[in-house]
Amino acid sequence: MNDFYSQVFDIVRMVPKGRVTTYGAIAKALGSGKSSRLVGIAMNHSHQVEPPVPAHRVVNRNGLLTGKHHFIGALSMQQLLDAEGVMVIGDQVQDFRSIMWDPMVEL
DNA sequence: ACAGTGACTACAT
DNA sequence: AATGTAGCCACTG
Repeated sequence: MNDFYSQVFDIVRMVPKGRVTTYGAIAKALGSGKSSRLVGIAMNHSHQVEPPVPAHRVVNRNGLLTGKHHFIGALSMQQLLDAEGVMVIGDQVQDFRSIMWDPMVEL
């Protein structure tokens, strides 16, 4: 797949460890700021692509782990984030505003 | 080719 | 402040 999905995957793979980004930010970076849903759908396919995509670093604009149920893996999405230094309580990323990584700004 | 769908957001009640 | 509704666009059957 070399289209929208791949673009999303590439950006997500660029997210630095210990930081997170949002669907909207990625969508905007791709040019279609209103395709945030597509980003989510792309992530849904991310488990079957190579190399793997750190989908756990992508949350909604509130820093909420909305996709934790779709996440496939032995460890929970929250556990993975915590292991990278991101504090997560419940489904909410703590200090989300500080660790938010915006591809538009950072690139 | 058409309609349904979704890991989202923004606006309106 | 908290729900509800409505755009949004690429992908799939």
